[in-house]
Amino acid sequence: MSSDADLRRLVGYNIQRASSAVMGAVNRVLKPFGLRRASYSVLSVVVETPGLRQADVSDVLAIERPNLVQIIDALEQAGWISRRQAEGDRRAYELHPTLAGRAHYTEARGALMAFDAKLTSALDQPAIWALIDGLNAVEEAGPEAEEGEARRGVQAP
Amino acid sequence: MSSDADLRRLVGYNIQRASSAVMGAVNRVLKPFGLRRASYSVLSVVVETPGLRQADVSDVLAIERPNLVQIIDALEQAGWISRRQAEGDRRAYELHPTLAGRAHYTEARGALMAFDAKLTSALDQPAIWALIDGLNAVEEAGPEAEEGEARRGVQAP
DNA sequence: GTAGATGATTATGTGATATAACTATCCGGG
DNA sequence: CCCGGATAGTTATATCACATAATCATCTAC
Repeated sequence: MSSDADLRRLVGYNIQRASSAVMGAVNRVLKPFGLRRASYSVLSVVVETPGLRQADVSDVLAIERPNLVQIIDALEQAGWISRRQAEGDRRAYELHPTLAGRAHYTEARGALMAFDAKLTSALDQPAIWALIDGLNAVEEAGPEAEEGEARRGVQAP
Repeated sequence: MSSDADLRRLVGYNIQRASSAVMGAVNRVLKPFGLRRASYSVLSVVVETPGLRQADVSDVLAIERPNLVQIIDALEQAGWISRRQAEGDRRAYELHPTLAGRAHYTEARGALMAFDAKLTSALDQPAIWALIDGLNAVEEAGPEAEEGEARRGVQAP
């Protein structure tokens, strides 16, 4: 019997193990394109929804605003997106993809989707849907679920 | 339409979002017990399988040996596990839970399992099994899936 | 008995993520 | 009209998770 059998009963543990097994590989897939997970996701939403402001992207991707700054800097310096003064608000920038950015996203997306398909090659389509639905349910429940936990315990070692 | 609809098609993205939504909450559940995710998982395998060596724990939990050292130091200083000289190998230590460690694990485990149950409260039992099976399939496929990816691309920005 | 492998450790680096504080600008009530 | 509080972006910084290289002691195989 595997020594982590007890941990494997926890959905959270399985998520963590799957996540750490996958994230490094995703970064290696994106590296030839000059992208990381975070910058790929930003490029994706900028291509899919041009004109968003940085705060909007922050909300959509759950990336803190300060961390977005450097990511957007890098994408802009690579010539894939541009910051454009927002109409009627001199504080804000609208983010737009460049032509090169759209093309580059299409290429990277192809590689990443091929990789993602391999990840789930052992699963049939209903199983993939069930997996994604389950993950989304957990993601939604996550922040709420800590209410009312037992708060007693001991001091940290 | 949500701006990350394209990303949501990627299993990897959904795993990352669920993971980051859950991990902070897990840590907050464990904090009153003086544990973090990593130290909880080590305590779990030591309680479930006493006598393992540090290298064994490293393999089971996919934690690098160097990182294990401090985790085990903390658990030992808290009086929950002990390093015992391995029979016939003076380099190695066998890890054993103390009585206090077993009791403490039982308490923390209760809180964590209650939390984990809330995470999946929107899912019925078959959906939970499907979720865990899917995660395990992805975890297994993860390291292999990067073979043969398109390696062309551009320089990093 | 020596060479190469292995267990544990130390030191160190990197990436992801969170927080506090700052500047510039917007907006609404007096 | 202008003043105070909110908001957009930025800077600096801290923390945590995770990985690598190098070291020391000991084991094992030849």
